[in-house]
Amino acid sequence: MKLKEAKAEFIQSWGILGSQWGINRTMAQIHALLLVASDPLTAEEIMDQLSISRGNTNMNVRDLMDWDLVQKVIVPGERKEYFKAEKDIWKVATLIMYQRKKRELDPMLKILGQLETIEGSQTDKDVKAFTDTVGNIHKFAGQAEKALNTIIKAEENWFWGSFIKLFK
Amino acid sequence: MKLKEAKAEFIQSWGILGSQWGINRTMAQIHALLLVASDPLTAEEIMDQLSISRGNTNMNVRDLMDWDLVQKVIVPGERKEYFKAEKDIWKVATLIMYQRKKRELDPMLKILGQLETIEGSQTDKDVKAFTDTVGNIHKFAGQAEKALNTIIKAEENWFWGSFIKLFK
DNA sequence: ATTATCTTTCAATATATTTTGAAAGTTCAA
DNA sequence: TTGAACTTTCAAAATATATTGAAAGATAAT
Repeated sequence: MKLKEAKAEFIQSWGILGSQWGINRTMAQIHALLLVASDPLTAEEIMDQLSISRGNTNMNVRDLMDWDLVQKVIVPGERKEYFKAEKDIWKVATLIMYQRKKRELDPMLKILGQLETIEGSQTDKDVKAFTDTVGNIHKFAGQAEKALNTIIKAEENWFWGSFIKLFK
Repeated sequence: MKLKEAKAEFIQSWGILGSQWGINRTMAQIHALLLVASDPLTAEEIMDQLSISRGNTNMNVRDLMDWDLVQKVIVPGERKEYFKAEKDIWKVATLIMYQRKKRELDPMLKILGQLETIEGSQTDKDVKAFTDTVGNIHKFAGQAEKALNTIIKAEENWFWGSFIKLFK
């Protein structure tokens, strides 16, 4: 397989994976393109390589920057902006976990907490079924939250830090 | 807050969460409804409670059964089918991990393996950038795969088994 | 074998999401 | 300032996804 085909296939696969995870396909493809690029790319180059419009490129690059997965690179003496992706894959995973935790898990935890305080007697089997399930999910989500916090700041922690180096 | 409102809010939130994870909103809502139901429900009841059509109900319940998150319940002497959700939340998490691993991570791993064998010299910086990134992702995904396998069959394993009981 | 009850299918429709591209906005060199 | 080079916005169009509901398919009691 040639580099060009391999890149195309990687971009394609990364795009599909993204869409299965609630991330727009183009955003994932731009991310893939930048991940395997040897140098930062311009908006123009991204447009050409993926055959997408200027507007689409701009929006999705902005989203990637919101997630801290992509940064602007300013080349002195050049007018246009370049973009490069964070390539440390552990860092990438950590950034994604952090963003999703913040946007999804944390709000869910808040709601679950509120739902546990419903009116009604625990001897009512409908009330009991509800509070049992919600209570269990809340507990589980709370533990997931703690685990994620630990992983996200693992690098700062001596124990996990050295543990994780084994995997990198 | 009354039970009815609380249920509605839970169903709503679970639906949103699902859609952020590439799961169709209705499927997640049916799951939520069954999770907090004290008894198994019929297709009729699901339709009514969520105001969705018969066909939609049938399709999404089937998908939930494909994931093993929901089972048919046959009540002796009754013509119609009832449905109930798996309520052990650890089991639910495990089932979801298993299904997503099978459908997403495993195929991705296979592709990453193929992409590492591209033609061209490692002294070409474009080739190097590609193989470096793909190689790192492959390694990372391989470890994720192993970790998930361990978690998924944790109950069967004495060490993790007792470790996990602490959290349940 | 007939019929009433319940389940499944799927083409048509509705809804939601993504993409485009031209226009407006910005920035910087001259 | 002006205007060329570049970036951003956003309404309209295109595409993708989900939903409906009527018809066909099962199933079981009579």
